[in-house]
Amino acid sequence: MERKPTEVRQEEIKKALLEIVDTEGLHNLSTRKLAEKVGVTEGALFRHFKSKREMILSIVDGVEEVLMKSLQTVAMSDASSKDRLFRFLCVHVSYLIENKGITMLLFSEAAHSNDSELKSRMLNVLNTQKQLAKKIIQDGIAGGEWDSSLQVENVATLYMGIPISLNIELVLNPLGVNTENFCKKMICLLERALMKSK
Amino acid sequence: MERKPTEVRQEEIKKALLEIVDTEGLHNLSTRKLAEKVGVTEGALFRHFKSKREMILSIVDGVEEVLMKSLQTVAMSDASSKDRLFRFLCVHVSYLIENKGITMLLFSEAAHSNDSELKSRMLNVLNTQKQLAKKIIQDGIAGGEWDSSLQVENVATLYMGIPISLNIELVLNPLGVNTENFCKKMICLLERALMKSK
DNA sequence: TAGCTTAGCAAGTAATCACTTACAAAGCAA
DNA sequence: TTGCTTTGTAAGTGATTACTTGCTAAGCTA
Repeated sequence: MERKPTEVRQEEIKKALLEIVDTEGLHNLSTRKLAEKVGVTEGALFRHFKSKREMILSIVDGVEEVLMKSLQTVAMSDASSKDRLFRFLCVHVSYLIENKGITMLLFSEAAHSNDSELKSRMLNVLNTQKQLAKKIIQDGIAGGEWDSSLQVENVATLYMGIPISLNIELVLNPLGVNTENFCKKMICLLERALMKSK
Repeated sequence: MERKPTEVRQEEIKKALLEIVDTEGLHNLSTRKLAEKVGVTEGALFRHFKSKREMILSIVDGVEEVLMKSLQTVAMSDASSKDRLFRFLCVHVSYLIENKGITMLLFSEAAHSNDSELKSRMLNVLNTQKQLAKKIIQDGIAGGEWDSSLQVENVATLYMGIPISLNIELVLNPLGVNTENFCKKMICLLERALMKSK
């Protein structure tokens, strides 16, 4: 019976929760499994969070504070659009790899949560990602780096599929997807689509 | 108390199941809700399928028979690669729109099902989609339509994100995504990435 | 060391899950 | 009309869910 301060346990619980969502899916996330993974009883979980919902909301807090702030910083930096887009994707992808359950949690809660607060926060995260990508693309077109006949919206839509392509890739080919290579390959293709014709 | 032949009820059940998965998510799919949606009691469901699992397997049968056969036909046709890729995406996307729960069902069961038969069939569907896309791309490169420096695998990976981009799009912007426009826009971008440089 | 707060456990709770049982009646074939 | 199969219902089943309760003891502060 090991005692730890609540801040430490909260982090352990959030980490274990994401691991379960990643390896077994949201529909297999139960407080029983979670307690087992953390190494405490179910009762102990509720000493640190008042409900399962609060655990998930606390994870969303982290996404907003860490991922979204980083993406914002990259999108607003003064590097070239090409560089910004590459770094944007790298930050995005490496966060999703470090926090593997996030993609499924984000996507399935954004689409299907009964909880309207949770749902709208998830939607906001997805929407903000897309808006930031649009900003970079718009800048690149306005600055003459990319083709002016492109529709920003469509490029951003294509971009939004990439992090999930990675997820499909990890499912189809679990042995290994090299993060950096993945980003380089995808950016290389995106860049081809973006560059000026002729 | 309306009586219908089992074949009719089976179709009603599968349709209702996909509607629930689409609107409320897999984690909100219960036999109670399903029975309510079909308009019968829970017991009646089990007259037509021996388990919830069998209902889902029966849906997978349909995906294999309808979607995968259509995709195969398009991929193997003798049109130009450009045309085949466009028609491939259109068939793919319109099937997912007609059967809206399929994407989430496919994706989340492929990634996280406890049921190894179900899981491997879902993975096979995703993998076959990717292989067929690769065939079209490979043909286009070999036939001189597209740039020979492209890596087929990477283009197929990017392609696989498109149907899910559509799903994100439907979540972010539920009011309407025009199927045909969506396909045209995405193919237009893909085509830019694929065409020969200079 | 005394006392208080905190973090843990064991054993519950009601609600919900997929699924079953016993029985009724619809509808067709003889 | 008789009798059998099929499709339905109502009311269960045990298992599992998120969460609570009552109690214990660890560990800091005075």
